[in-house]
Amino acid sequence: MDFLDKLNPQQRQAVTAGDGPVLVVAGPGSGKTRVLTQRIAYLIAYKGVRPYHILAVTFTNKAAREMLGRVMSLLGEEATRGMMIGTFHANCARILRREADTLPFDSNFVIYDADDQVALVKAIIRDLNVNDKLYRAPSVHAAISRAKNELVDAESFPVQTYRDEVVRRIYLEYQKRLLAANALDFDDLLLWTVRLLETQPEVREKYARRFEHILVDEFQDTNQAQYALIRHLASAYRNVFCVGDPDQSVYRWRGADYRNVLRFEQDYPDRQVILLEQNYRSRQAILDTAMAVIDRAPNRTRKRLFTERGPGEKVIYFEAGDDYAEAAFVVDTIAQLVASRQFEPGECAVMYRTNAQSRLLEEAFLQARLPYRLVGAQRFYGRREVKDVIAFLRLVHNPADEISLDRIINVPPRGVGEKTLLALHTIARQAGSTPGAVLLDLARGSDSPFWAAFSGRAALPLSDFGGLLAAWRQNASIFTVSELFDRILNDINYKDYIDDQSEEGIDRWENVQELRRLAMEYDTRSLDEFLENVALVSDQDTLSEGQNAPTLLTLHAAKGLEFGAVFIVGLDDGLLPHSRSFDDPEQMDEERRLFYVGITRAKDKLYLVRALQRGGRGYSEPTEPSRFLDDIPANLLDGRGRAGQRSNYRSRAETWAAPSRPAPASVKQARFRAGMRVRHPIWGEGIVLNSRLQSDDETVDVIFESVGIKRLAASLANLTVL
DNA sequence: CCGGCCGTTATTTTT
DNA sequence: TAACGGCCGG
Repeated sequence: MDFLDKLNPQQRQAVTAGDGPVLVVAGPGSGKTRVLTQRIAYLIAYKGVRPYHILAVTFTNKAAREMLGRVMSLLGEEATRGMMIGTFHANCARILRREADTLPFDSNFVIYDADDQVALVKAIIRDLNVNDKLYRAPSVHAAISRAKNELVDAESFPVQTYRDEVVRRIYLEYQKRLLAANALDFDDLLLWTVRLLETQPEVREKYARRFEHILVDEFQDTNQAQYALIRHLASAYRNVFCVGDPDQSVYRWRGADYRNVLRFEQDYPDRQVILLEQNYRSRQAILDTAMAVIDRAPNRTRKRLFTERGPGEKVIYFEAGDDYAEAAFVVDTIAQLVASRQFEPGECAVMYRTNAQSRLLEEAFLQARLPYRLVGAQRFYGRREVKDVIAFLRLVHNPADEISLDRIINVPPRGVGEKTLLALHTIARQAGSTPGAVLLDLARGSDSPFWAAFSGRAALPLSDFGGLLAAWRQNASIFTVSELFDRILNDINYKDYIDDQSEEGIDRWENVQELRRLAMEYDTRSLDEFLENVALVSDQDTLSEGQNAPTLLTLHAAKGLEFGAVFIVGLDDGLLPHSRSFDDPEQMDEERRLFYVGITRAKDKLYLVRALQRGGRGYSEPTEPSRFLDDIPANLLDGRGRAGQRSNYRSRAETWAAPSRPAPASVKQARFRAGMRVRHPIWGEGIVLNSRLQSDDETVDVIFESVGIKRLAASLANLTVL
């Protein structure tokens, strides 16, 4: 095996470390993934460890896939069979399904996603007659989730205020209803597994003995439940190999506790610590900028980031007139970088603090007729039509799932309104049953004892729907996932319901088709697997490989990735750092680390971009530059020092005078549109990339075969349309 | 029970 | 701005 030769001494030390606990502190770009994958390969190939005895935990499915792929390419597919590799949540779900007979739920439990969880809390707030103005579902849910992440169950939820008391009551009911619906939320996956390992020594023994080696990625982002899990699983062999970087800890709000690093050092006093400092990703100018930002963070050990990739170009700072201009700058600049062959489109990325910021960027790309890839942002799984169809499938799989039932019992409208639904719930509760079971029984029509319990004709639509559900359930065992999918959509006429021939409707139907394509991939597997993946593999993993286009993503989603050219946009105070973090120093530190993560994603070129004016809610307001920019010495930045400098994109006067939205067509008609072929007297033929009206003239970007992209004023350029 | 209209309100990051 | 809840007329 020769793969060890390519490692530097520290990496090699980590990969070949002997038994016992190991903590690898890996700076950005230091080859962390490489160390993890090669460590696995090393264990299998050199140490003769059977893959079955290895557990590797990551934070995203994408990371897991990638890691598995890399190990396979080192050793071949066969040699990795049996290894458990995946996210904490996926691994826990696997264990819980296997051990379900000793637990208070069935092995076919469903997993509630974030929306489902909040919907359940909302239903409980309503049912318990709690004031929903004072107790907002998302905030109550956050409190419950926080408790779960700290392994605090409802019974032991600490009560110091009246509010705590109310939250505790909701928490208790929440858990009760999850169990009644045979459902677990994300936090439960961890919590139940920890509890299982704690209370059942023989189960703990079984897994602890199985996992001779445990490897953990992104260790700085583990929460208490995850840490407890690792400790239990490692209790037999103590071979825990954790890789992380405290400077990149950005999930505190989700319960991540960087103190797990300290706990680790206490719990495993004999641990080895290995530092990976050499950066193989970025140019020195980028690393210097990163260090300038992160060194201002308190309570950290300074690390020196160094590279042998040379100094590189200075980081470019750009202030756009407003957020539209910001987006246009990004798109134009990427077009230039591509046209001048400095980067492939796929090597470019745009990063922002909040998902909402992606919108203007998307519009700018669309206007320029340039493709892009968008990560997350509710793009797909959050769509109503997608959630609807999934809810149908989930209900077929598990009729006890009340949230799914509530969601689709009247989709499309079949005469089951709030009152009938309420009656169904009440009747089910009185009978000690679930609404789903009652519904199925009602399929028998007036033979059902429940039939008479409903007033008037209310039982009729319920009975019909119960009949459908019963039929689907019978089919479920013999149909493939996509067959079931088609059958359901056909039975309820779903296409007619969502596709009203409008642009929106067609779009919605396309999303359903896309979901069907995904479902088809599970035709050789089971509905269980499809639903589990839908719950756990959501948006962040939808980054399609292969398509050579710039990537748009949040700074959080960017962690672990790298790009040739990176644009960090929205560097305004209040956005980054986000205003919600202003009053909490620890959160402010996290914002800073987030910025640091973004900077260190860049290999060769980094743009820091902000807008002097930004449309928050309807109206555009002046902004202040991010305070983090103050920490970057001026000599590291190219282009305008901060205050008062204007972009050359729009003059200051226009910024104030012109409306910040794209000029309405009525003011003056644009002559050129993206995609048009045009001829210039000197440069010859070209294609219009985009065009906009600006200060009484039309500005046109054209890509010429001869000279690449040029920006032209239409009044001067003498372009002819071909 | 349904659909449309209006006022209100909330705005981070995600397995 | 847009998403949602509440209210009213069919």
